[in-house]
Amino acid sequence: MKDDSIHDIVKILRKETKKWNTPIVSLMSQTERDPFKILIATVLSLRTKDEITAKAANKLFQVADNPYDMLKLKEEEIASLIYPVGFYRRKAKNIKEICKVLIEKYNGKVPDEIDELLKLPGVGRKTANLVVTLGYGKPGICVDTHVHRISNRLGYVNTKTPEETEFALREKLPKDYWIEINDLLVSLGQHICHPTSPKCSQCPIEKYCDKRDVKRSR
DNA sequence: AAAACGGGGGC
DNA sequence: GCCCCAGTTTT
Repeated sequence: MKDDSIHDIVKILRKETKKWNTPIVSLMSQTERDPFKILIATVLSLRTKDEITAKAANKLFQVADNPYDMLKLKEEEIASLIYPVGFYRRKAKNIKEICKVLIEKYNGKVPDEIDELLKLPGVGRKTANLVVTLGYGKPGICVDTHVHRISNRLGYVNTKTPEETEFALREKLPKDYWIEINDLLVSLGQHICHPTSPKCSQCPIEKYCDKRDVKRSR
């Protein structure tokens, strides 16, 4: 694709994604911007589907919606509350540890710096960027496998890892689109542009796409 | 029955 | 860089 096609692509996807189910990230951004909830919900969401994540997060937040209350829960209690999400055992452990660190090191608050967030267990670049952008409204680009795969498939970037994609997009992508690009491409990725056998004939931006295969999608 | 799945960490 | 993780939905 040509670099300046990005404006058309965003415009088209803004319209198209409204027809589809809203991913958890935009759900959270619409309803509330509590950085703690966004952090925990994002940890829960890793490699699990939206609806399952949303249910689990709501159940957990009903019992505890701040690090102090959440730390009082036993690991097994958290695990059973969040159950159907993938890796629930490990996530329950990480969540307790995150709460502990937030209280001890950050006075019960969620840090607003990527580098600080990355020190928390179970938090990588995707999660850190999501907290910073949605929770604090700071500039950042949240790159998951969808953003990585589709950016490469379009021919907008040429990168091997999600981290490289993040930095490449920081160079090229107009800043106005930084925060929403994740939501747009994730929606497209879930409904049309699957990792294998994408539905190109139904794709609203097919004419812009180079259809290059990503080097590594995970 | 296999593969795929909205990352991150350990090696 | 490679491999594992955990359980549900697709193919």
